Amino acid sequence: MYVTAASTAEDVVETGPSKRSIVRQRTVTIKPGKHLFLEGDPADYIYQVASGVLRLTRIMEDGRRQVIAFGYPGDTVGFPSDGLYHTDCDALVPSTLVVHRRAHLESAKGDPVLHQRLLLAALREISGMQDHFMMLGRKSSIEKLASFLMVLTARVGEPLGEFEQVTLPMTRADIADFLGLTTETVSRTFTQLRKSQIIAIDHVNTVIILKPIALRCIAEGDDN
Amino acid sequence: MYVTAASTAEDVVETGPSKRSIVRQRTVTIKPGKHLFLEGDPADYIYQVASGVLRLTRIMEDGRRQVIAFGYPGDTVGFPSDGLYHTDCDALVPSTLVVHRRAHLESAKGDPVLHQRLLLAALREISGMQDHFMMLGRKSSIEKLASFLMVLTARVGEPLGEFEQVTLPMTRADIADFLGLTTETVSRTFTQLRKSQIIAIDHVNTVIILKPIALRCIAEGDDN
DNA sequence: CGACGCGTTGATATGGCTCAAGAGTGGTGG
DNA sequence: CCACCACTCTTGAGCCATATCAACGCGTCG
Repeated sequence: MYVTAASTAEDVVETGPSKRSIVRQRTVTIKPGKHLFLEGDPADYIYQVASGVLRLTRIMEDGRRQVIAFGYPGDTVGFPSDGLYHTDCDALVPSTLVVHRRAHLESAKGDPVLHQRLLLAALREISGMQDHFMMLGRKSSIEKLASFLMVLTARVGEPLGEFEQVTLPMTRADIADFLGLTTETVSRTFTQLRKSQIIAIDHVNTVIILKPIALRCIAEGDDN
Repeated sequence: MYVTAASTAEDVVETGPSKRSIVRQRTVTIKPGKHLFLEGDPADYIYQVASGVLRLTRIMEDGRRQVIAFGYPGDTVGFPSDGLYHTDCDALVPSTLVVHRRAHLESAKGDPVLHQRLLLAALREISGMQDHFMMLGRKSSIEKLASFLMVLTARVGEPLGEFEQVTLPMTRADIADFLGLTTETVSRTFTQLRKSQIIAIDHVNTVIILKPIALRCIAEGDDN
């Protein structure tokens, strides 16, 4: 068993080296609600999301929570600092992850191509986090939610007739904690976008983008 | 001339390879108010702050501004993504910087020790930004300011008798844009901390920490 | 069938914003 | 050296966006 979080290690399933390529890739699967790692765990592994969605969170002693990021396929999670993880990480839906040893990031001794990829992922991470700062610090609730939907649609949107549709695997509370709002405000803001005919909502967790241009305008704060 | 921002290149002074060590280090100096680089500039160089203080900002079309970070000695700025800078960077006080080619970060071909240092700086950056998320998203104004003063004091505080003192090279507006507040709220919050005898303020930009424990409690949200 | 978790909506409260005025503070030129 | 100006900081009054508190509907699961 190679996974770090002792309390949850039994829930993470080693699926062994892939047989499909010459380079052996170790992967794990993780079920919803189970933790991949916790803040403070020694960070011996870095994970690349192959399928599913992860949730990276930080929690204050009094229970206030900040969702740092959602990890979608292609994303890399678990960048260490001082050899420790600095967030909790769990799965929103069943997920599969490619596992890399931390050593592969921190020295180029191993596979230089892999090293390079992990490094670029870290730099992309920094850039993405800078966007998020602007969102948390300076945007209104509707701008925040519009930005969130724009990013998610660009990333994992699917065409649906003439529109685009995006499935939200996270709860309203997750979105709230990601955007620095409350669940009530997120819910009201969804309603507001729905009543403006900018989005439609199907079964609570499926959003159809009816007016992508209007949504982008709101996200970027054009006029009000 | 090796600096990226065309419009400001003439203000950045090449001070040549250091003569003090066998490893030649190129350094530049930059004066207050002058830009080291702007968002969107091609990012050919990464800078390590040797002295002074830098300010990294992002600006929305309508003028809303977010200060992403302040760059103190030891910090590294200018991590590229897609080969471009994603923030503006200027100096708050006269600063000197050690210049590294981006290639030294993105391949290990050059100096592996340097490469390793830059990589660790990037990972530390990610960790620090995660702290900042919690601050922006979930903390009250007084918690934000207390956290800010704690971090700054730990980083660049100087003993003053039995207390610690920290000099703020940035304006109230900079602090506000860093914390996601307005200058008025920052000012009022300083006053509140001063009236509680937790800090004292000397000449506007010098803060003396009278009760570090009380300040830490506020920063971490103990009780109210 | 009941209980629970999640989402929505309403009513009210409030923290921080906006607008406005004044008080430092530092720089410049006469 | 002083007067002036520009800029930053502080403080006050009122307002508004979002939080809080509360009720209820709906779907899921035991």
